[in-house]
Amino acid sequence: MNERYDFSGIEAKWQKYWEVNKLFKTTEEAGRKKYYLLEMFPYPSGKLHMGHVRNYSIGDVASRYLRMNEYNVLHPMGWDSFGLPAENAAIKHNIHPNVWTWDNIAEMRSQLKGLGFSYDWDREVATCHPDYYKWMQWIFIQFFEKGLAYKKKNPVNWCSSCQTVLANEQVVDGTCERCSTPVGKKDLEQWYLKITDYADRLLADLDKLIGWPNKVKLMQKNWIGKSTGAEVDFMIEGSDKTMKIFTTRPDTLFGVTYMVLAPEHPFVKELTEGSEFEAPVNEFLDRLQYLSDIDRTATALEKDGTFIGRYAVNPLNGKKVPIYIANYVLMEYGTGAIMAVPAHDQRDFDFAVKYNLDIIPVVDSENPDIDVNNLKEAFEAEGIMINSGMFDGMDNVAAQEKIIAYLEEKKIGKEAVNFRLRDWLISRQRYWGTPIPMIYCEECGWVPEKIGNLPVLLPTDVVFSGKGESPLTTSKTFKETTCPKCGKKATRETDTMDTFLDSSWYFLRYTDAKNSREIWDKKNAEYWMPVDQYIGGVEHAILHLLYARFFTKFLYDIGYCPADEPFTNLLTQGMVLKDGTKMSKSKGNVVSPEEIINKYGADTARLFILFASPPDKELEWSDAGVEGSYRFLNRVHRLIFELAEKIKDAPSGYKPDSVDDKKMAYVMNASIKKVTADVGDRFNFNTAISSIMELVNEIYRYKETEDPNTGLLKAAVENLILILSPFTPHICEEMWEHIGNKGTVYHEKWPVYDETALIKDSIEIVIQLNGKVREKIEVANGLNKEQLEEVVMENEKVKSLLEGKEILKVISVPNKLFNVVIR
RNA sequence: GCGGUCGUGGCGGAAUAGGCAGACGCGCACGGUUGAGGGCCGUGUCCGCGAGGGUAUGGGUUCAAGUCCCUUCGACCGCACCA
Repeated sequence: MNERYDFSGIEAKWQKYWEVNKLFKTTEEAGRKKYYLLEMFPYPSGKLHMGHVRNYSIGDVASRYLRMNEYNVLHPMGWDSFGLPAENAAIKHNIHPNVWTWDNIAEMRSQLKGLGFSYDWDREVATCHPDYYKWMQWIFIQFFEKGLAYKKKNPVNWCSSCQTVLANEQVVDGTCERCSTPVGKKDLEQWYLKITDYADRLLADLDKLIGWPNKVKLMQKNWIGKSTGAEVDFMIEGSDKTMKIFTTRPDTLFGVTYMVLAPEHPFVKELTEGSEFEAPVNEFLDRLQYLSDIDRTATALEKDGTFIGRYAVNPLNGKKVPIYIANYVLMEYGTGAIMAVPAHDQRDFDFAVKYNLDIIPVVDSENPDIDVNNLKEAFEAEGIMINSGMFDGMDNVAAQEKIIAYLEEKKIGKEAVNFRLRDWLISRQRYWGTPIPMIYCEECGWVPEKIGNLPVLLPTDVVFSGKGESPLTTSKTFKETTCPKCGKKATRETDTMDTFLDSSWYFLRYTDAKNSREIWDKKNAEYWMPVDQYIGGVEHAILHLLYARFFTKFLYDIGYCPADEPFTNLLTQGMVLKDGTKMSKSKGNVVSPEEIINKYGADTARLFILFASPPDKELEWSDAGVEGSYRFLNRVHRLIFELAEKIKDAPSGYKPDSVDDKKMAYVMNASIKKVTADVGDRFNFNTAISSIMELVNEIYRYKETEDPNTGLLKAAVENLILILSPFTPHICEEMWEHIGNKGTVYHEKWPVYDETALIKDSIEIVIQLNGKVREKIEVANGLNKEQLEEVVMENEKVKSLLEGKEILKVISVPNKLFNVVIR
C-alpha cells in the first residue's frame, strides 16, 4: 500500500487476485443456506451505462454482504443478446450481428470485471448462443405439445419502421416502444403463446408476492385486467344470428336502449349486405380505417357511429332496440359487441345524446340531489332498482346475482369473466432471434422439430434487407427440410421468436448453465430456486416480469421448476438522471462510467452511486458528489496508512475506560449495527454509508485524544474495513492486507456488534411543555417513568418554567422524553 | 378521465414503531497549514437580533404529527373508450 491512494493499481491487483483464486465461483452445497441474488442481465449494446452500474452495484453490495454472512450465494451474469439493434447494425455497417454482438459482450464483460462485481463467470449465459437457444426451442416445443403454442391469422400490430409485428405489450400509446413509429394493423398468420390460460393464476398469485413493490403488483393487476359480469344473448330480428355481449352490469339490462357492434365485427357485413345501409356503413368503416391507432385511441376522440338498419331483442323484456356500429367498441375485448345503457354508462350516455337515443334509468339514486329521470351525465353509482319488472326495489348489487341466475335459468346468458390480457404474439420477422423450431408439412400440418435435432441453427447465408419478411427466407439451405413425422418434403418456419422469451427463463439456466444433456439438472433448480432477490429497472414491471412469471408457472406445471413464482423479492431501482432528466445521447447529458472509472476508480463510482440516493429512488448525478466520495476514500486511505503502524502490535482485546474510549466503542458498535440493518434488511445503502462516514470521523477524533487504547483502535480499523468492503471492495482488500492480514477480506465474517457497548451510562432526555421542547437534561440510563418524573421535577429550569402553571398531565417516556401538559 | 407515488435547507438526502426535524454528504463562509494554488485540518451554515417560527396548503385526531385522517395546490409514474 502506497501513501498515495493509487486506485488503478489497487483495482487491477485485486481484480486479478479474485480471478486467479476463483473467489466468486459457486457450487451447490447441500445443507448450506443458499441465497440466489440476481440482477437483470443486460442487452449487449456496446458499453455499460450508469443505469447498469447502479443496478449491478446494488446487487454486488448485497452479494458480498451475504457471503460474509456465510450464505452460499448464487450471483450470476449473462447477456440478453438477441434483438434488433444487432440486426440494424448489420444493415448499417455491413457487419454480421453475430460479430457485432460478441464484440460488445467482450467489451461489456471487461467493464463489469473492471467494476469489481463478484459474479460467478463460469455460469455466464448468452441467449444468442446455440447452447442457450437450443433449450429455448425445447421450451417452445413443450408449449406446443401442451397446446399452449398455436398459430392463427389475426390483425396484428405492425411497425413499419422495425418491419415486424409487435406484441400488445410493445405498443405504447399507439406507437412502437422501440422506435415510436405509429403502429398499424396487418392481417398475418402468427405464432402465439396462450398466456391467457394462466391469467387467473398470474393474477391470484400476485398476493403471494409480499416481497414485491405494490406498484409493480398493481401494474400487473391492471394489465391482466380481470372483470366479472355476464354474457347475454340478444336475438337479432330477422336473422338466425344471436348477438352475444359481455357486460359487467347485468343489473342494468332493463335499461338497454341500443346495441353496438365493433366495426370489425364479422356480423356487420352480413347484416348490411344488400340493404340500403350497406353504403353508409362502408363509408363509416372507410373513415375509421383511415385513422391511425393513436388517433383512434385518443381520449379526446368523439364518439362516432352509425345505425346498421337492424334491431336486437332484449331477452329480459322483449324490447326491440336498434343496432349500431361505433368507434368506441373494440373487437379485441369481450365479444366485440355491447349492450348500451346510456343512463348508467358515461360512454353510452355521450353516444345517446349525440344520436338522440332513449335514456332509461333502471337504478335510482338514494341521493335526493340526483334525479335519474333527468340526467346530465350517466349515473354509475349504486342504488335501488327501478323500471326492471320483478327486480324493482332491490339493491342493484344484489340484483346482479339474481339477474345472472335468471339468465342462466332461461338459458339466455351466464356468468362470465373477461381479461384484458391477450395471448402473446411471439413471431418476429427478423433474423437475430431464436428460430421457431416448427416445420410445416402439407400432410401433417405444423410439426415440431425432433428434440434430438435441436438446436435449429440460425443460417448464416442470409440477406439483411430490413424489409417485411424474415431474412431467414433468403437462406438457400434453411427453409427446405423434411417432415419429422412423415418424412415428406416440408418447410421450416422462418420467423424467429420475440426476445422476451429468451429472458423469461434465463434465471433457471444459471442454476446449471453448462448442462448439454438437459435444460438443467432438476436437483440444481431445486437447490437454488426461487430467486431470493431480483433487482432491475421498473420499466420491466409488466412485460418481462409477467412473462417470466408465466414461464415459471408453465415449467412448474411440467415438472421442471420447483417454484411456481420465480422471484421472491423484487427491488426496482430508480433511474439515473442528470440535470433532472434521463441521461440520453440526444440531450447530451450522458456521463459514461468509463470516464468516471478512469478518473476516480471503480470504488469511487460504486460508492457515489450507492450513497447519493436510496436504490429504489431516482438518482441525480452530481460531479461534485463524485468528488466527495473520492475524497472520502482518500480520507479512509490516509487514516489506515497512518494507523497501520500504530495498531500492528496492539492487543486483540480492549477494555474501554475513559469517556473517549466509550464514545469510540459506542460509535463503532452503532455503525456495525446500523450497516447490518441497512444492508441486510432494508437495502438502504445510502444511510449505511453515512453511518460508516460517522465511524471514520470518530476514529479521526479518537486517535488524537490523549491516550487512545490501541486495542480499541485496532478493532475500529478492522471493523471499518470489514463493513466498508461490500461497497468498495478493492480499497478494502488493500487496506486489510496493509494492516497485516493474509488472504482476502471477502472471506472474513461480517462483524457482530456488542450490544453492551451501545448502552450509555447517561441519556439525554427532552423536556417538553405542551409538546414543545423546552429543555434537555442528562439523566442516568434506565430510569423508569416514576424515577424520571422525580428527576425532571427536581430540575431548577423546569421548576421555573412551571411556576404559577397548573399541571394537567405528565407523559413520561423512559430514556426518551418527558412532556408536561400545563394551562 | 381512472389508478398510484410523492412534496423536508442553496443541493442530494436523513428522521426504520407517532416522541429532539435537517443525520451524512455536496455547496458556501471564515480560520489554520502552504511561497502560491490545490490538497489537507478546524469552525460555522433552516429562518429570525430576539422572544419565537419552521417539513407544499388549509383543517382535524393526539400529551406529542414530516409521519395518521380530510381539503386544496403541484410534480412524477402507470393505464387509457376494456363494456
